[in-house]
Amino acid sequence: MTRLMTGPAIHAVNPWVPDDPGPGKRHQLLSDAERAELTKIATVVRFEKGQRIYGEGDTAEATFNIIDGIVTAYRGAPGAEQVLSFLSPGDLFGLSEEGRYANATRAATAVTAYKMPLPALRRLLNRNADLDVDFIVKLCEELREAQRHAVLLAQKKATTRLAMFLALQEHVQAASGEPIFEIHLPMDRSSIAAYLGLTPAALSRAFRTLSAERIISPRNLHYVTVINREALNAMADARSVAT
Amino acid sequence: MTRLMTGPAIHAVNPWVPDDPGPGKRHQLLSDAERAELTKIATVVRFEKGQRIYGEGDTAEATFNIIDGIVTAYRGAPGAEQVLSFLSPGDLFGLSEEGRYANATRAATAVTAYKMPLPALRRLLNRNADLDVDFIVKLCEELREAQRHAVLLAQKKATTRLAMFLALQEHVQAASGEPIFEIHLPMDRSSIAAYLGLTPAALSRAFRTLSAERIISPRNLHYVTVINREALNAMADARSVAT
DNA sequence: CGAAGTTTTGATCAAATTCAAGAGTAGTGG
DNA sequence: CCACTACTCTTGAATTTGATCAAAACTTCG
Repeated sequence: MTRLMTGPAIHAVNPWVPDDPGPGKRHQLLSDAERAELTKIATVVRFEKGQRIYGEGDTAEATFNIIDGIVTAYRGAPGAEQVLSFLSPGDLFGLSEEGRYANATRAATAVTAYKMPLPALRRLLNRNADLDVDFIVKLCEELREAQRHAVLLAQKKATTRLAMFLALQEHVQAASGEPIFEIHLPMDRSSIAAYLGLTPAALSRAFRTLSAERIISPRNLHYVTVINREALNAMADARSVAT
Repeated sequence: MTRLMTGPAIHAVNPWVPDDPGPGKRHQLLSDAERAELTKIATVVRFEKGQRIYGEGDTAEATFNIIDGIVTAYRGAPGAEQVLSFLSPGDLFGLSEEGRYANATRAATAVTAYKMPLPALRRLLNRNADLDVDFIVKLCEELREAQRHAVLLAQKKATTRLAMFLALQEHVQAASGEPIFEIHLPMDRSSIAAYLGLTPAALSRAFRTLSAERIISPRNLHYVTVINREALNAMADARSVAT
C-alpha cells in the first residue's frame, strides 16, 4: 500500500511482450509526465462504504481512478442485481459508455479516487498518443477480466464458482504486491453471491462445503485461508472433464 | 452487406457522444486514410467452416478483422468448452493478449478476414493517435459485450438466457444494417449452448418452451421468428423482481 | 441412399432456488 | 461497557430446474 508518488496510477500487465517483472505481474503504466498531466485535470474524491457513485444510465461526466478501497460495478434493479466486477486501486472505471454509464457503481469499502472530467480527459487523450496506448492496455485487461467472469459464471457447480473466485482474489491480491497467507474479501456476502450468480444461501453452502472438504478455512466473514491449494486450483482451473 | 470500399473496417458505436446515426447504430470508425494504412500491412485470409484459427495460449502473431462470416471465440478443452463470443463482420479479434492469445477461435461459418501482423500493427498504432482511439472505442464495445454476456450467464433460468441471447442476436443483426423479420443463428446448437452455459439438451428444451409459450417460432435450426416481442423483451430485460 | 454427425426427447438424479426461521454481527445508545 | 436493535448471514425442508445418460429423429454430405 506504499503510495509515494501522487497522481493517477494505472496498473496492468503488458499485453505486448511476455517479459516484464514477471508473468502476471502488474506495474504502473503511466510515466511521471503523464501522471502530472492527468493530475492537472483530476480531483480527489471520497466515498463512504455503501455509497453509490453513479447509476446505470446516468450521463457520463467523469472517469475515476481508484487510489484506495474497493468499488462494486453492478447492473440491474435492487433485488435482481448483478455484480459485474470488483475494482481495486489502480483500476479505472466510468470510461467509454456512449455518453451514459453502462452500469452503476458503489463503494464496497471506503474509497478514495481521482475524478477526471470526461471532456478534459478526452482532450488529453487526443493530444497524447502514449496515453491512449495506456488506456488501450488497461481496457484490454478489463476485457479479459470480464471474459474470466463469464467463464466463471458458466460453471454449473457453486463450489467451482467459489473456488474460481477465491483463486481470482488471491491473484488480484498477489498482483497488487502484498504476499498472501490469507485471502481478503472486503465485500459482503450478498455482493459476492451477486457476482457469482448465486443466491446468498447457495454461496453460504458452498463455503461450508469447501471448508468441510478441508480446502479452505474461513477465519471470519472477510478472511479465508487456503489449506489445500492443490485442490483449490484443480477446481478453479476448470479443466475437469475429458474423455 | 454492401461493402464497396476495400480495406479493414471497424464497426462500433461512438462511446463519447449520444448523437450519431441513431442510438445503438454502428458505423465505420476508420477514415479512408487509416484504412489505406491498415491495408498496407494486411493480407486477406479465408477459413472454412469449423476450421480453427488459433489456439488458446498460442503465441500471438496477428490481429484479425472480419470481412465476412462468424467467428467463435472460446476457451477450455473440447468437452468442457466455453464459448465467449460470436464475432461478426467489422469485429476485431486476436488483439491484446500479453504475447499469447488468451482464447481460441474457430470459424463458425466460412470466414474471410484481414490478417494484420502484430509488430506492424503496433508500429502503426504508435505513429497514429487517431487509430489508437479507434481501437480503444472498439475495445470498449467488446468489453461491454463481455459484460452483457456475464449478465446473461448470471440468469438462472434457461429460457431467460435464451431470450436474452435472441434479443442480443436481433440487436447485432439490426446494428449491422439488415432489417429483421427473422433472427438468423448461423452457429450450431452446441455452440449456442456453450455460449449460454447450458447443455445442448437444456437449450433444446428452452427453445421448446419458448415455442410452446408462443413467444418464438423456429423455422429451422438457423432461423427464428419472434412472435411475441413483448414477452421476449420482458424476459430479456431481466428486470423482473422488485418489492 | 446410406452413414456420420447433430439435435431432440425421455427418465432419472443431483443441485440450486425458494421461503422461512434461526444464529451471528455490527452499530447505537443507555 | 453492556444491552438492544437492525441487519446480514446461515441453516433447514420442500420444490423447481438443469445435468446426465441413453436412445430416437433429423440433417447433412458424400
